[in-house]
Amino acid sequence: MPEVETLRRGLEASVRGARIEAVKVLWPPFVNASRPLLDAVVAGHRIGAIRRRGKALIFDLDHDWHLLVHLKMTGQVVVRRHGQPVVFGGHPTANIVGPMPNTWTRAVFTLSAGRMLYINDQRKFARVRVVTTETLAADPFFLHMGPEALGPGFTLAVFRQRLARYRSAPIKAALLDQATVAGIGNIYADECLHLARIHPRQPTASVTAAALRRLHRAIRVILRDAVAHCGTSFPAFIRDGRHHDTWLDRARLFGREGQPCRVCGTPIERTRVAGRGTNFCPHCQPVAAAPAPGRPSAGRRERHSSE
DNA sequence: CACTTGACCTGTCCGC
DNA sequence: TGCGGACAGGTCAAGT
Repeated sequence: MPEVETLRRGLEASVRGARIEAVKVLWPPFVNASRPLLDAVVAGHRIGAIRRRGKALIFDLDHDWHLLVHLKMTGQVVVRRHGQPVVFGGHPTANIVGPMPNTWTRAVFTLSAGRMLYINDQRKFARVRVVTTETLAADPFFLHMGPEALGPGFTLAVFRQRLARYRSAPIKAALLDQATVAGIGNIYADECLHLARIHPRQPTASVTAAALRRLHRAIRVILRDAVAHCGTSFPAFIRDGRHHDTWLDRARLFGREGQPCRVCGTPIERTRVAGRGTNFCPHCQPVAAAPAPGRPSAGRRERHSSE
């Protein structure tokens, strides 16, 4: 989410108000609309606000249509003015400084004032959806989405209530579920759990009230900080032709397997939780203590390991 | 229902 | 140098 928010801000500054003169889709499955519909929706229309919901971007147009853009893992948006980079956002392995369109360009928008907007994506996971104001609100992608992690709706009470449907699933899985709270991805789930001193594999229902309070706070702190530092974009975003700050050096866990925990010095370990690569500090994030004797267990069944 | 796994894709890296 | 396998920041469908 912080990467998407960074990109959103750059786009607000560089393409808001631009008129779309033409659009070319280089890989049809990228867009959910036929060519005539897409042309009718965008050609000659101006880009209004660029908003974000969870990890998706919403380009408002000057009529009741919107472009919903989800970049998933490797998506990238590049804006150039007369060939000069204006905004880069996205994945490092794709060449973002070479000629465009390139092998990974899925769509090209020709904008007014000599601006070009390219959406590139190596893995073909990214998608654009053409929606009306009505269908946007009802879009399945947003339908069950939880509150914005940094929005006013994400209170401790709401967090608790959203987590209530989970019992034995690892807390990390619950965090990654956008229905719990919108905007937490794999990197930030790990970071939040570290700050809150919770083991990623701890069964959700067994997280104590105090730990949950720490986690709620950690989510706000980590994401706010990551947004302030333009996210964990790997080689760094470029905006207005200059490299951005990046949150990468501030990460406690990401990319730091085997390196000392910034809090206690214990080497960071890597494992797999909820099917995702997971970094954690075995000292700061101990496996949850066994329930006090006599108290009924919350049904945790954890396979033992050396972690 | 809660939870896990596989699929979607391409590129990179690591071990043999 | 080549090759197979694991893995990569997300989400959804289908499975147990």
